Amino acid sequence: MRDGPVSDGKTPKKERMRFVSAEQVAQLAGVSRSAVSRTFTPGASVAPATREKVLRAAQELGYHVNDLARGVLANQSRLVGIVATKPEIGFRAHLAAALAKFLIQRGSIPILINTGQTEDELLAAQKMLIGHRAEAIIILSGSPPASFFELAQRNGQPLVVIGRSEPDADRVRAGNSEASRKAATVFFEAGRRRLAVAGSNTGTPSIIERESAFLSTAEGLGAEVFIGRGADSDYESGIAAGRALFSNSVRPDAVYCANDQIAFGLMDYVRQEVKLRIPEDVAIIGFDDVPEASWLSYQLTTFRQDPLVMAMRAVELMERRLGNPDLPPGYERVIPEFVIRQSFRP
Amino acid sequence: MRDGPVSDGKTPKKERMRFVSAEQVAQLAGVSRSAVSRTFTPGASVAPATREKVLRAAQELGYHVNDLARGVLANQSRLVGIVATKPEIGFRAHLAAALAKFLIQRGSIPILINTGQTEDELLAAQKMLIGHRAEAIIILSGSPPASFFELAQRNGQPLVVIGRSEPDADRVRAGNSEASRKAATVFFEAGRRRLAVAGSNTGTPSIIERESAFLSTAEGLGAEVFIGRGADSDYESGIAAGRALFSNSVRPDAVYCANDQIAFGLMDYVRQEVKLRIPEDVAIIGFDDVPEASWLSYQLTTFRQDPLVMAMRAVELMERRLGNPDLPPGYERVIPEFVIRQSFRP
DNA sequence: AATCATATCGCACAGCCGTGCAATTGCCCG
DNA sequence: CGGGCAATTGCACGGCTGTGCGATATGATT
Repeated sequence: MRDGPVSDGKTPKKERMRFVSAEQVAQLAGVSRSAVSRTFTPGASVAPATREKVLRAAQELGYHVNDLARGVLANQSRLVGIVATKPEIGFRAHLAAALAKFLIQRGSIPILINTGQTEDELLAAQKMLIGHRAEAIIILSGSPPASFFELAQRNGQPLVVIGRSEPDADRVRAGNSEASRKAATVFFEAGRRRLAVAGSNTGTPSIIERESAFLSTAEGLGAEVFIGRGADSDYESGIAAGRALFSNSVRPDAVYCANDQIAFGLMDYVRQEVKLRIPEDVAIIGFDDVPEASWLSYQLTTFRQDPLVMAMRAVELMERRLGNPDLPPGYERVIPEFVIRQSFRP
Repeated sequence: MRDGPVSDGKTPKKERMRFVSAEQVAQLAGVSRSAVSRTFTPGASVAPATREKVLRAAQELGYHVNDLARGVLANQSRLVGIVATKPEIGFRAHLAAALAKFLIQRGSIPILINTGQTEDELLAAQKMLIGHRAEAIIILSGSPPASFFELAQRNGQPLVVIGRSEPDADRVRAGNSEASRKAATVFFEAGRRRLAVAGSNTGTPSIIERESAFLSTAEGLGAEVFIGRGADSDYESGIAAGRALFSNSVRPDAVYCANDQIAFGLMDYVRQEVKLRIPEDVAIIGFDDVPEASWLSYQLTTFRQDPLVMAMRAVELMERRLGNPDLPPGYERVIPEFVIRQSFRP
């Protein structure tokens, strides 16, 4: 339909058949195709001489086993889906990268599903993952509908959820509540009495948990509490939260931010627009410890979530379930480390 | 070998056979497997009634076509590799995310190869991509050896390179030289005479190109030139470059940073350690325009590379080549937009 | 030297799918 | 009511691979 005349009839749709097959290697090596297959199957029985011939021929032709066909046979593909919205931002970016690295190390193929929050997009992504017989799915964010879990379950695809409390799936979570309680406590013990939390209106479960644990602890301690929220949980939301928290005459003297991105926005707003000093006038604590937190402009006291550790745990959970699909859901809790920098020193 | 006794002999390794096959759907619908296949093949001839029966059965069983087997048949897999080192950082993170999004939109499966710089890792990654019959490979960074290109060529895998001048492959590049010349020119025209570039000792081709174009232009204008380099091209390297550039008595009054990350490090160092004002004492221009560049703490004047545009171009080049493998290498040049903020106003 | 055990090899099948081809059905019109 | 045509359908093949099983070749042993 493009421009060329009708194809020559010899190779109607072999156009793209550039990959070498085991048959061709067998022919060149003068052995049967089985011998080729066995050469590339660990533990199979091949004579050293045959193996040598095959390897030589394979080398010459540039052969590599077709993992697709292998997957069809074994009904398994070594593909693992990483599902995330905005995988380029903040902690999620580090998590996704760490997952990709670990998955590759164990011989899996990480496929990055960058999807919006809409249900349709998520289900379309799932269709792809089922169609390609993905071995497992790791979800970094978003709130998949129940049908998502159901469909994965039905197709025997292990599901690992990071940062969300889905009771029917394997999950990895940070100790959000402990950390948030600690944040409120150290603020209070340092003499701060007007405690604020900067969160999000469309928060993930993690964000919500951090907000509420901080708030209840702060109230329990008898502090005055403030809430500022932005539309999302990024830098702009931090600015919005700052605007909400510091536009009244009575202002908080300590702000716990539900993640570092929010903290950066809030710090910038507070310093540049409200002209307050950090930590003298306002103390700040964040969450995640992304690299920017240690930048000289921020020097943010925060709770470290190590993306390497969380990714490792997620992959371990996945492997565990692949080994035994009938296990009860696993739960890995990673306790964040309190990292003290300039924005608040207890 | 693990722990269980010998398997029961009935289902030796069907353990994971949870996915539904077309055969089962055919059986339930009371038609032949061909009818099922045709139902899911656009443009095939199926009676509406049959189609309906098949769809109903498929829905009930939760069937989805096995794209692996389909790929084996067509010798094509819809998998596309995205190869990057440190895909979590800076502009690359945005590029990778944009690529993933566009690839999914066109029905491809983006696989994220997070690899180190070593040749072994790269070649191992390539093995995976060949083994899974990846349809194409997009390279974001790193300097693959010649054998990488050769092997991809040999297997008919289109290769798109972003930000590097590999003459034998399709490539997308920013107008590094134009932008860098412009940076030197606007500095000079604003009266700055001691012009510095902050780059990297292990720079990518883009970084190197920006450095040298700026330097030659600055020299040509008759300015005094300085060079500061860090080990990498990230925030810490910016600090290192700052240390190198501002430890002597004669200091630059304008610094062009090879990317935004370097600029952030340098700005922080200059302001916090050397106690200079930006832009009064030192003007700064960066490159990339990542979101952090517009943060209040930086307000960085920079050259915008739009990751969406570059990703789109890369995918277009890929599609073009898939349509016609024998085309000469394509070259898409994306001209960066000069974004003026506080760190320097011409 | 004959026999036995063992390691290898090739055949054929299974695991998915798309599709050409021939056979069947159904329909329309004369 | 019969014939011709088009639409549909099922069969069988092809595209890759791993692997059980019987058939060899090979070496060792008596």
